[in-house]
Amino acid sequence: MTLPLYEQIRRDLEGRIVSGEWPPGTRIPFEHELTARYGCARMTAGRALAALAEAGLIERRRRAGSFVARPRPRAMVMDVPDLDAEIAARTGSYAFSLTLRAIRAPTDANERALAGQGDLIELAGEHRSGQSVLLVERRLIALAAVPAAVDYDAADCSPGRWLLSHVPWSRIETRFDAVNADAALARAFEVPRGAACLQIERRTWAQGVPITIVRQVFAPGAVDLIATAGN
Amino acid sequence: MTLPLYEQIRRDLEGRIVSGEWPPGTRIPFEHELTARYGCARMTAGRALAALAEAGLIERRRRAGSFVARPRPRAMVMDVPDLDAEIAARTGSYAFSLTLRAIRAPTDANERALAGQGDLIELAGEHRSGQSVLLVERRLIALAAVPAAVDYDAADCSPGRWLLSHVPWSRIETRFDAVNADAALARAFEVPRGAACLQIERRTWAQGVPITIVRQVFAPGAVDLIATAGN
DNA sequence: TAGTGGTCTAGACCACAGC
DNA sequence: CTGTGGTCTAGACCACTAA
Repeated sequence: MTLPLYEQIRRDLEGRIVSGEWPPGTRIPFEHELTARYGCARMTAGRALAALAEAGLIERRRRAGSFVARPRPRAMVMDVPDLDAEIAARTGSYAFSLTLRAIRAPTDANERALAGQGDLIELAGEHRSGQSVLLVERRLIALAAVPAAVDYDAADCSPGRWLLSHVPWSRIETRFDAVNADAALARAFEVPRGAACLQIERRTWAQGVPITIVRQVFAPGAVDLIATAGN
Repeated sequence: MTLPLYEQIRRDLEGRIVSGEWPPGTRIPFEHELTARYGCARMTAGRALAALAEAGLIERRRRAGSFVARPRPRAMVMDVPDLDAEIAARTGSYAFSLTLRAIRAPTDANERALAGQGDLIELAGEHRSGQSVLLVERRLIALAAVPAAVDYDAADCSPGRWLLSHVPWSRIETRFDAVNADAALARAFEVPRGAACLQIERRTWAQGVPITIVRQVFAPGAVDLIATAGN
């Protein structure tokens, strides 16, 4: 259970920072001072400081030293929701049903940015829990980037889960928005027309190549989308 | 511009993984093999492998070796938007105006979870760019946790920026939602009643102690909330 | 039990930014 | 310039675990 030395050092320094004992701007002991204080090699002390710098708690400058960073906007981490599993876990019943499947050429600039000269697959469908529709999605997949997508069979799982398990994505971009339910959405979700629905548009790349664009509209109150940062 | 050796090794291995040359499950060369291949010390090869493991691209098991991990739901990183700076940068003019300020005791369970037995500060206000209101927020701050909040003066900056620069937060949780504009929001945003607006509710802790809860409603189309993951 | 990864050391050289 | 951090080496010992 004994922690590695570099981790003990890192925690000790972190404690002095978050407790306020070392306020922002304070110079942290030099690496060679830490080797004396903790009786370790310089690489070990440096490893602890590198972790703190990675976390944004300190800033390091050659010749000057390492300094406690000012609190600043940090990054937030959000789990990419595996909707199938999440809904199944919450409700016990989950199903995805395909309402549209087509292979066609891109028609506008947005779609050409995804598929280039090649064709794309258009998929639309509903995520259901029991009788109620929780999520409606419309997805475009670049066929050239994911040739195997022609074999996708909606029977076994949703397009998102299928892609996730077949393509190692390297970058995802998600845009959040709100839309008023149109007639189709209102009917699917069983809410009044105009009801505010959370919508996300997600673009995925693998090795810099666009793979898919999906727009998902959530039924009001159906799913909590929560992002967390820190610990 | 020459990259560190460990970074060159890491990129080389990453390329073989994401290109599919090494599919999931493939065993990566042992550290001692990499030292021969790249002519480096074991620590240098190990550093590259540790970075890949940190990124979730490989899994390492003692005695067995390192293996390409299966694609799995990863985490998404989102910058906490510094709205003041962002709006100012985009439009050239930014202002925050306070519409409500009160110090009172918590009234419901939600507020008691934030402030405990102590008082809380309630702040409401609008973020403006030029004539148009981009964002309306209502914030509660636990006075016991942030005593200095009594001195907050809305003249210099928004509550969020003030808090960010005064309190080193350790955890933030953000919930995304969509709401229909009520009469007040419609008037502020100059949109029809019922227009769908993106809303986020953000809870912030410092060292495990709740600091603040803020609910922010965005004017339709005012700000793009985008989360990114990967590179 | 043998071999892997995890950690650590005591050196070293270098780029770079304060002094 | 000088001293810091950034990187790298050639060893070492140990914990863990798969064979």
